Amino acid sequence: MATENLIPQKGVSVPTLRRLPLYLEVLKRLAEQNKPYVSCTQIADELKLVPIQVRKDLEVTSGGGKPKVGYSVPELLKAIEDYLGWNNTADALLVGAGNLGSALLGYQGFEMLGLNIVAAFDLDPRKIGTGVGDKKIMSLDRFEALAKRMKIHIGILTVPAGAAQATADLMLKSGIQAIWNFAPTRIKVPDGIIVQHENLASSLAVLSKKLQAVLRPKKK
Amino acid sequence: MATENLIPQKGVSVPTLRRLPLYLEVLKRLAEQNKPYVSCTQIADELKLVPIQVRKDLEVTSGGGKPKVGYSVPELLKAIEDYLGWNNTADALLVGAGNLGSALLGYQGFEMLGLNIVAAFDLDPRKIGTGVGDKKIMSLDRFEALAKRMKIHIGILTVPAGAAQATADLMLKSGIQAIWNFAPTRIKVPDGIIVQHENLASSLAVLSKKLQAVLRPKKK
DNA sequence: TAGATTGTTAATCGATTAACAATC
DNA sequence: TAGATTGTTAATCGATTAACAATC
Repeated sequence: MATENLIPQKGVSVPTLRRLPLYLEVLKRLAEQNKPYVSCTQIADELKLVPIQVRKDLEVTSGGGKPKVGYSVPELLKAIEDYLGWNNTADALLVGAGNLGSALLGYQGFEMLGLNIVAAFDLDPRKIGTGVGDKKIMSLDRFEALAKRMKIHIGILTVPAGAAQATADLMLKSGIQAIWNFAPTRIKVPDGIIVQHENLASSLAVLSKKLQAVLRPKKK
Repeated sequence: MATENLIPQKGVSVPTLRRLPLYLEVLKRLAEQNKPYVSCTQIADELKLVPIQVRKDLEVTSGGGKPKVGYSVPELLKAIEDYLGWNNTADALLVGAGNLGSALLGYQGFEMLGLNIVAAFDLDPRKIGTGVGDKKIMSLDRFEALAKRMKIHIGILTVPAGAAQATADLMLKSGIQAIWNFAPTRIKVPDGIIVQHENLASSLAVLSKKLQAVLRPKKK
């Protein structure tokens, strides 16, 4: 079939979903300053968006604002977090404890995003037993057992391109249902499994092209 | 103004731009196998897209296919690379030699994407003088002079959130015109400067929401 | 009250998909 | 030649933007 995945995902668009965390970031800053209310215009200005778009996006989380006053900062914050499920922590396992894997393993910010990386796995015997902070690096042999025992659904893939497909297959065999793929290649998974590709090449294509437009005198 | 950036960028849509590298990946594999031609249907199947979309995307690079036969693999490959400017290497400087910065610094794949990270910069004296492969880590003091002397236009930002804005400002002062931002926060730049935000929270929002739909019985 | 801001319905814009003629 | 595949114009779909009534 044609679609990238067949999950229902009804209603909310991906662009909207991707903007919600940006709103959260703004809201958290306002909450720290104890601002009780915020208007969609303020949020829009902060993020270089248009007010109506913010209002439309916030509609889906149904935080509910008050005309004239705006949205209650703490209420809206909670509504978005609830909507994204970031109040309930989800466990994840990471495979590939190279620099990138270690960066993710050590990143404190995931806590606020409802993600808890339980442990990392690698093939390199020199890495096994070490760790980043309180997160341990274990032998890949132990992945399947731990994933099954802890009923973990999220796998983070930070292996070289060549090992990506085999690692993904292992993850699926172990009950993983969503793979966050940082390997610089695409992986193939059966229908119903979620893959979020983090593709540097795609981002660089956008950046390269925009830069071209600036550096080179535009033709015509 | 309302738009994210004011660069002309006429014609080609961002979604199309983001797909072009995926086509390149497929084409490179076919080139290795010495396949002379490929149809848009083959490419689409490989990437779980629809043929007409591939055809539309390829139109913009005007590689030009032959009815019945398909597209010449080497010609199309070159056309896309030319279009993205990936045949001419662009130099970049990276700031923030932590795990993430080191991962990018050591990533061999950028060569194929027309990106050459010349050097990295950091504040930590213990890192200065070390490096990853042949890429050196230098003191941040030297950033401005080197960027100006080498006329480098691309800056890669891999510092902690707290240092992001100040580092971006330094980059702009040094003549950088495009910032690839991996710091987990947004940065503010004047109009005309390109920022490509790599936002993990946005990606995780999409993944979280999709996973919710699978794990929890969908209501109604 | 007056005015700012939300909520909601309608209009626009742009990307995707469909249809089909052209062609190797 | 016949048939597969491109190229191109038109239709559809969905996201963004506009308009305006409701309301604190």
